[in-house]
Amino acid sequence: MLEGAMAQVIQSDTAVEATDPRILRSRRMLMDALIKLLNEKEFEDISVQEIADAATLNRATFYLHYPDKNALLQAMTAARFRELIARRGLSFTDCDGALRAIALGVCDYLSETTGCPSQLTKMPLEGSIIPAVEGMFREGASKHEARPAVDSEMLGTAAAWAMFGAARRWLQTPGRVSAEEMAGQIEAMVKPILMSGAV
Amino acid sequence: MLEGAMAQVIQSDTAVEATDPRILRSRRMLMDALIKLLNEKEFEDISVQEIADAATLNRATFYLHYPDKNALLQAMTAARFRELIARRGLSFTDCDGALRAIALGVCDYLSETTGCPSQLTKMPLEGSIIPAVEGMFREGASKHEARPAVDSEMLGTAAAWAMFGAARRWLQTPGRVSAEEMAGQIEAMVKPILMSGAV
DNA sequence: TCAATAAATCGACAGGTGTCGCGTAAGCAT
DNA sequence: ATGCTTACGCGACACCTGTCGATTTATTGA
Repeated sequence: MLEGAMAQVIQSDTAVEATDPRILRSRRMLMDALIKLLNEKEFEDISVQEIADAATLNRATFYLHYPDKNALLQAMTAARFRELIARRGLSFTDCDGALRAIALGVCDYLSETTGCPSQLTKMPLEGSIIPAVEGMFREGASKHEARPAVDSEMLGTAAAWAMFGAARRWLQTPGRVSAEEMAGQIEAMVKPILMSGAV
Repeated sequence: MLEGAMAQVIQSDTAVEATDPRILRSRRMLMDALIKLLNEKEFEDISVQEIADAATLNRATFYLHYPDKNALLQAMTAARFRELIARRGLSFTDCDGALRAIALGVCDYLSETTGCPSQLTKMPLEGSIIPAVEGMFREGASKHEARPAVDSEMLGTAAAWAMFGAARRWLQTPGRVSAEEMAGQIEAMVKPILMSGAV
């Protein structure tokens, strides 16, 4: 119970928002180091020692911030995805536009981060993107003062997983269509889920 | 390219179906050993050495069958899930019944395997259950001689992810409803996805 | 039955992982 | 400026991982 809570605090990092400049600097350097290494080799082939070296930090310092390299990747992914979405404005005033924009964001982010080298979108990503998308749906649902037949949280979860799964498959398809077109298809598939909450 | 194909062969195991009694015996013992250990501790806290010891096999023998412990868990999960579904008949004659049955299967399987001890449904499971569910949707779609507006494969993927994500969330909910009721909710959420393929 | 084939065992290896205690130095508050 | 707090560096630890070559044991087909 307690351990779980602690791990959560460490992983989410934004719990106390961390103001100490040394902490901010270390985490920034670790993320930059990982980004640099990801351009050279696969994530699985990167050791914590390499990340620490590239960040000019001690390996022990790494573990002071993240329990393992997956946690670093996850934190990085979540931050970059949120930033990408935020940069695009994404007003929740009209729902249809927002849904399509989120879908496009997921597609763009996946193709951006897994660009040419790594062929398969790995699991750690799911732990960071899906919760972020769920959060957006939650925010969107709150504007609706919904009367959920099922449970708006559950709808958001199902929609987020469907969206991510579809985007993931799209990315792995050889002769894939454009991200914009895929976003349209995803919108068509996912919208009915969110609608099914209406009594 | 070649390495990937090899790994696939090793992981899927059912490629040549493996008739050698020594192989069957070893894999059975490894799976039984893992099941036994999972009742005592978390998957992450189990080492390959422990699995091999519990199976009264040499550690090197383990690597003769699976590239790592995740592969073993995945193979085990996929086999047990397929078996659970198969045991329930699950005729694809009427679509609505099948969809609900699959949803119930996922819920039951998750609650069965992650019973009391481990609190969170871990990622390796996704790699085994989701593809299995996708396969069922693929089979179901083939009976429909569909004229897909989007792409029936993509619809199946989105539906499988939505279903798994919802079931996963349900499992983690403290005061959760019955598996049967949840299966009904999942059916309601997912059906529109599969329908959205119609022109 | 016997030889060919292939699985299982054994010991050992070069790495990687996560954690510790202890000392140094950077940041912060009074 | 001064002392308290805390991040960081350092070295070392026990353990786990994935792989190898050499040997023994079981299975299968002729």
